[in-house]
Amino acid sequence: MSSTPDPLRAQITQARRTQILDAATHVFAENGYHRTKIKDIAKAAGLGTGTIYNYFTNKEDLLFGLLDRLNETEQRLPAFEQGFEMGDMRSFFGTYLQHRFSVIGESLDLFRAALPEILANTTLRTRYYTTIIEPTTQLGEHFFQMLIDSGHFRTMDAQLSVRAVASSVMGLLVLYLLGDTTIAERWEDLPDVLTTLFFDGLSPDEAPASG
Amino acid sequence: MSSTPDPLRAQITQARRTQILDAATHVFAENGYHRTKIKDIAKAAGLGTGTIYNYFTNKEDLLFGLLDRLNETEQRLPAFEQGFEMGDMRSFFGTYLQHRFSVIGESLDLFRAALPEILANTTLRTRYYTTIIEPTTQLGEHFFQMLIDSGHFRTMDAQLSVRAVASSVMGLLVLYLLGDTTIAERWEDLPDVLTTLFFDGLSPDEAPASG
Amino acid sequence: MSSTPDPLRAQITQARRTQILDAATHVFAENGYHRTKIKDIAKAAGLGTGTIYNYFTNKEDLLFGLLDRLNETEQRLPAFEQGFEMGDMRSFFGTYLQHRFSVIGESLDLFRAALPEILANTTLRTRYYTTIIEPTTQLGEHFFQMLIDSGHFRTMDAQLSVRAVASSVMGLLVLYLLGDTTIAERWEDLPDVLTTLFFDGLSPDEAPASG
Amino acid sequence: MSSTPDPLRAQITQARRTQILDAATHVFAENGYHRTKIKDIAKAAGLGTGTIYNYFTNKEDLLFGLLDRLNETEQRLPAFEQGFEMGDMRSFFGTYLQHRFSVIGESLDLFRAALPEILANTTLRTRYYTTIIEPTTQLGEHFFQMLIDSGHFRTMDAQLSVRAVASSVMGLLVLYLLGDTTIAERWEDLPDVLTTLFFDGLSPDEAPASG
DNA sequence: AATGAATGAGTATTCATTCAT
DNA sequence: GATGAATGAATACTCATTCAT
Repeated sequence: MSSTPDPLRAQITQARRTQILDAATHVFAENGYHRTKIKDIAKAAGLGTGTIYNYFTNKEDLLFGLLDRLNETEQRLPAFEQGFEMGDMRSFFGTYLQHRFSVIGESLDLFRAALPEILANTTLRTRYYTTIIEPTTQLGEHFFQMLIDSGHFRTMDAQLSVRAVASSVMGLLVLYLLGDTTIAERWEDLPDVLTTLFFDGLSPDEAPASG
Repeated sequence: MSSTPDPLRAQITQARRTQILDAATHVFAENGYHRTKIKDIAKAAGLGTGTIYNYFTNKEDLLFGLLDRLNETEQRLPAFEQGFEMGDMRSFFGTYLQHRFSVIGESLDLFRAALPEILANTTLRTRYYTTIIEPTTQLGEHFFQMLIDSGHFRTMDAQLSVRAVASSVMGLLVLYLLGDTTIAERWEDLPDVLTTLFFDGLSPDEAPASG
Repeated sequence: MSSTPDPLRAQITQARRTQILDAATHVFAENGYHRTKIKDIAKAAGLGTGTIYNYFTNKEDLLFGLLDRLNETEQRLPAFEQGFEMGDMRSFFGTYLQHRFSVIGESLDLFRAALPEILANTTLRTRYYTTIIEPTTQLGEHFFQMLIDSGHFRTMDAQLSVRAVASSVMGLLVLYLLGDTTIAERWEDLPDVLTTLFFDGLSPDEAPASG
Repeated sequence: MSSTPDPLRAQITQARRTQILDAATHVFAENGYHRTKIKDIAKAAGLGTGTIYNYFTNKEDLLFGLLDRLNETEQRLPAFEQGFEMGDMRSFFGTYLQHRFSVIGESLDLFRAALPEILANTTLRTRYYTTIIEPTTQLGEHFFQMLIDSGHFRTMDAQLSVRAVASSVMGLLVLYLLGDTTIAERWEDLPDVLTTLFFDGLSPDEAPASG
C-alpha cells in the first residue's frame, strides 16, 4: 500500500524518539539506570508503557540511544586543525577547552545518566570507547605530534600527554558528578585554570615555563 | 551468653569479612554490581548464601565495605607536610604521584567494582565524597595555598588548581576503566608525564608560552 | 443511515471474512493459536491490524469462525440413509470412509489450528461437541441400530460401536497431527484398511477367531 | 563440603517435584496450559511462586515433566511378547486393551492437561511422538507382522493396521476429552466392544469372520 | 556459625484491543 | 472501511533475604 518513503512519518517517529530520550535522560539522571522503571520514563514522557517499546527494543536500547546523543554532542567539537593554523597555541587551547567545558556542561544530565552504566556494562563501554574516546584520542595524538614536530610543543610523549590532558577534563567531570560544589559553581573558570596549569605550570615564573 | 570481648572471635570475624569482600570485589569488577548475585559472591568465597548475611546486612552493605577499603587505601597516602619540608616541589610531586598511581593500580578491581555504583547511588556518592574526596581536597587546598604563599608555587586559584591536578589522576583512572589500552600498558609512566606537564608545561623552554 | 440490505456489501464482507479466516487457518496451523499474534494474521491477509476487528470481535471469535468452517465441512457429508438403500454395507462403508478421509485430508490445516484449542477451551469444546460431534454420533447411532435391527449388522451395542468406529477415524487424524509420517504418506489407503478391519476382522478367514 | 551423593536430599527433591507435578496436572487439566499461571500451580501445591522455579526451569519445563510422567505410565504396559506365547489372540487382545484403557483412565487428567499443548507445540509434539508413540507403534508393527507370518492374523498391511487399531484407542480418548458422556460412563466396556469389532467384525456371523 | 531451600515483592516485556485520522 | 500508533493489563521469571535445621 504505502510504498512512499514518507518523510513526514519518519519525522514524527524521530520526534517521538527524541521525546522519549529527553524523558529518559531526566529520569535516569535523577534515579540512576537500575532504579528507573520503564513506567517512570513513560510517565515522564507523557506516554503509555507500551509506546516506549514501539521506539526502543528494550531498556538497554534506550541507553544506547543516550550514547548516540553523546556521540552527536561530541561531533560538534571544532576540528583540531583550525587551531594549528592559528599559530597561538595557548589561546587556541583555551578556546578549545572553553568549548568543551561548555558542551559538557550542557550534557551533564546525559553524563550522569549514562556514565555509571558505561563503566559497568561491557557492551556499552566498548561502544563508547570505540565510537567516542578512541577517535578523539587518536585525533589528539596526531595533533600533539604535529605540534611537537613543528616545535610548537616541547618534545614529549604525545600518546600519554594527550591522554593526560584529556583526562583532566574527564576527571573534572567525574568530580562534578561526585558532588564537588566548588567545581559545579565555577565550571566556567576551569578552562582558564587548566590553560594556566598546562602552559605556565605550577612553578613561579623564574622557574622553567616563562609567563 | 559470652559477653567476653574475645579478640580471637573478632579476628576470625574480620577474616571472614575480608574473605567475602575479596570475593565481592572480584565478582563485582567482573560483572558489575547489579548483574552480580549474592549467590555468585558466596560461591566465589566458598561459602553458603546465608553466611554472607552473617557478616553484611545486605547487598548494599557489601558496597559500603568496598568503600571502606578504598578509604583504608587512601589513608596509606603520605602526608603532604612531608613534601613541604623537602623543599624540591617537583621531585616531591613526582614521588607523590608515583605513590598514588601505584596504590590506585593495585586497587583497580576495587574501583571498577565500586565507581559505577558510587556515581549512580546517592548515598554511596555522598559517603564517598565526604569521607574521601572532600578531606583530601581540603588538605590539598591548604597545601597549595601554603606553597603559593611561600612562593614555591605561582599565584593562582588554589581551590580550582588542586582540583584540576587531582582530576587528571581521577580522569586517567576513568580512561583506564573505559578500556584505554595505552594507559593500561604504560600506567607507571604516567606520574612522570604529569609532572612534566604540570611543571614544565606544554610549551618548549626556549620558546616560552607567551601570555 | 443506509438500512438497505445491500447484498453486494454483504458479499464483500463475506469475502473479507473468508480472506481473514484463510490467513488465520494458515498461521494458526503453523504456530498454534497462542503463539500467533493478530498482527501476523493481518500481515498474512495483507491487511492492517485494525481491519481484522472490523470482521471479528476478538481473537477467540476468529477461532469460532474456524469452527464454523469445520461445521460446514461436515455438512458436506453424504447422508447415511443413502447407504442404507444401497444394501451392500461393506462397499457403502468403504465409500463413506473414503469421502470422510478425503474431506479431513483437505482440512488438515484447519484441524491442526483448531483442535488443540478445542481440547483446551471449554467454550469451544462444548460448542464443537454440541454442533458437530453429538449430532453426527446420534445419527450414526440410529443408523447402526437400524442396521442391527434389520440384520445387516451383528447384534451389538450401537452406542459404543459407533463411537469406536468414529474414534478410529478421529484417532488416525490425531496420529497424523502428532507427526506420524506413515499415516501422512498413505492417508488414502486408510479407508480400505479400516473397512477390512471392521468387516473382515483381524483373524484369518479359514481360522476364525474362536470365542 | 558435602561431597556425599546424599540420597536423602535427592529423595526430598524428587518428592517436591512430584508434589508440584501433581498440582500442575490438576490445574492444567482444569484451566488449560495457557490460562494457568505459575502462581496458581504454586498455590495448589501449597508453595511459594519462586519455589516452583527451584525445581523446574520454566513453565514449559513443567509440561515436559508431565510428558515424562505419561512416558512412565506407558512403560508400565505389558510386553507384547507375552501375548504371543498365549496363543489365543482374541483373549490376549482383550486383556491388553483392558490394561490400556485402565491405565489411560487413571491418567485422564494428565492427558487433558498435556494433549492440547502436545498438539500445539512442535517441540513437545516431537518429543511425545519420538519417545512414546513411535516406539510403541514399531513394537506393534513387529508383533502384527509376526502374527501375520505365523498365520494368527490374516494377511494385511501391518503398518497401517496397527496404526488403525492404536488410533481407535487414541480416538476414544479424544472423544472422551471432547466431552462425550457415553464414553465417560462406559469406559470399561470399551475394550470388549473393540475386541468384538476387530475380531468378529460388523457383519453378522454368516458373513466372513466367524464367531 | 553455616547452610541452602523457601519465599514473594518487583518489573521488563508482550500483545489484544481501541480509535483518531 | 482501512489503518497502525498508542495503550496498559497481564504475567513469567529473578533474586535479595529469611530462617529452620
